[in-house]
Amino acid sequence: MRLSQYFFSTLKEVPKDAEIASHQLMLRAGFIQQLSSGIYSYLPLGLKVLQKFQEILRQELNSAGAIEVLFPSVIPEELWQESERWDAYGDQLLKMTDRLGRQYCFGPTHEEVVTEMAKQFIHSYKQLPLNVYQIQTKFRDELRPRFGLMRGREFCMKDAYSFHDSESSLDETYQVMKTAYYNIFESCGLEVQAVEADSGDIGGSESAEFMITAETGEDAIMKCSESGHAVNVEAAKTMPFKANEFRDQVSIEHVSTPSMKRIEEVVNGLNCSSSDLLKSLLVEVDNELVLVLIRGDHELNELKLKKQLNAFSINFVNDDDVFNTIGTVPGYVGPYQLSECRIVADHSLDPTYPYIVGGNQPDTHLRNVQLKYDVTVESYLDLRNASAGELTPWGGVYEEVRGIEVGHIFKLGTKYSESMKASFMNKEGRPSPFIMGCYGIGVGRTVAAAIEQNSDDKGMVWPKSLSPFDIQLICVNPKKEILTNACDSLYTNLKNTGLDILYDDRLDSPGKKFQDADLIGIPLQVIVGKSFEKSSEIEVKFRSSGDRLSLPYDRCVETIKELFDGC
RNA sequence: CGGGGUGUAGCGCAGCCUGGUUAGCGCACCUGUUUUGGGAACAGGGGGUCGCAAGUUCGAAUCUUGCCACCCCGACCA
Repeated sequence: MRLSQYFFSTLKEVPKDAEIASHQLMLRAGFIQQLSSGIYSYLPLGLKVLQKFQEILRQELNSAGAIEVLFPSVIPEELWQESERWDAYGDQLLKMTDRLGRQYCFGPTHEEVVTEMAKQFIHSYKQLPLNVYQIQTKFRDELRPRFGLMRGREFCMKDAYSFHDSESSLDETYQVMKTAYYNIFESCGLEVQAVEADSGDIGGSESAEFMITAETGEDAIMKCSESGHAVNVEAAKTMPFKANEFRDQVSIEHVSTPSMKRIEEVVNGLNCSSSDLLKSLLVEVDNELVLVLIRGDHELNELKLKKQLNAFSINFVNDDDVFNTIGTVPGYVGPYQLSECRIVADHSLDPTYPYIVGGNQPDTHLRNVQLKYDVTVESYLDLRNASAGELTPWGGVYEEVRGIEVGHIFKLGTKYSESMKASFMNKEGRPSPFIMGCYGIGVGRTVAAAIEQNSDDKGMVWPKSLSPFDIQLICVNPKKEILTNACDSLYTNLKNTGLDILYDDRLDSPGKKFQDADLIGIPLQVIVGKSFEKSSEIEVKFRSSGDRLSLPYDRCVETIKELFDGC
């Protein structure tokens, strides 16, 4: 492609709304254009990278035995009513109405549609297992879209769904897909980490996230220093408190703590450590009040709480009336002599440690409250976030890394097939719901993550598998016929070897062309200029290392091809 | 949804506080001449309903009110 004929433009200045490298660079290099919050156009270079990745996806998934389909992006309400997600999915579901008043949503994911497909076409265990995938535009009305393609509202996603007649068959495909995922990210030259995760609202038993490690990642990953085992912070288990010996009971003291509502304020006011305090959190669990006890320096994990209590919904209480009816004061809630609700405690609490707790009356805390003697704790459960430095269940300590979630695989089980009554005839001749798995990869997000992991102050640095072109050919001065002739025939010859060439034949100054080339980040630059006039040599520059070498013009095509292959 | 910020040419910004020529600057763009190894120089030029609407005023980019869009932080940690 001759750059002078291409649709392409770069910006010298960083658009003010872009915060992270990938977003800034994609805007500056003319890869994308924002049309609305979280909604982007893919410009030619951006689209090429996206398509490169999509081809890698197709190749790996096809060889893993998955079959490509394409579902509609607009889905009728009825399907989502069947799975009971029409209301449950929440505000992120973009709903619309047609001219007859029928309701639709723009698909944020396609479990319903694929299940409907299986329901109609798969009648027998003999047709199983089946694994289908699509590469589709999705829409999720994110609470807060940000970082360009990293968290858009409209985005491109690869989603695969598998159907099975047994758990073991699901296991098999799950493993095959896991391997395929490693291959996919590896062939993009990305460092990826599979992380044990909570399956969230999609449901199901087992799930793993694929994280690209990057400082700007939105997710926290806890990694075991010994086993290397990695877990999303949402799912990282903490170790229960181990009692060496019980302390004796000590007497409770009232302390006056005016305007000390927050942990920090109590720590300063009473000159103690935050681990001496108990946080007492009033939580509405399925319409029942529960008091949750967490150590002052720890964080509650709502997902764990929800799971441990087998709850459907969890809401923090912020209504003064509620505090009044159970006789507590916001900011001074405590477990001592609180009989109005259930009390659960985090399992890392020490039952005989003399904690400082809220006094259930204004401006008062209590010292020396020992859970074992003073409080009726219903149960001790794993309720909090693990933090860096503490013990893991695998004999090491947690280390915290930041990551970008680029893929997620789930064992769904029969959640959708049961609610949507999708079944097949099993070997025993009885109807049986499909056992399902689902497997997603964020296409745009992976591309953005690839930039986060591979860029420098000059611009992007593409691995050749994702690069929009293979080689950037630069004619330093197109006004000199000798250079233009040399470039033109080099362009043709390189193209004939099957390489995809971006030929910068613009009349601009050399500086601009070099800067643009570095910004776009194509792995190899071939420069025809001074040294060609002097000694018939062309220059090759490697974008990633900055290394340069000179080659004689005659028969340089072969060498360039080899250099590219070796990239 | 709550809090904060921004909105002036394609991009980045000044002007607004203290209302008063024809609304300015840099980059980008167009024409010409020169230039071509790290974002060229000179000369000339085009491009704006100052986010939208109402109000105050003789007069509004500037003051007031409402709305909209975009960005950031937060979304319950008592």
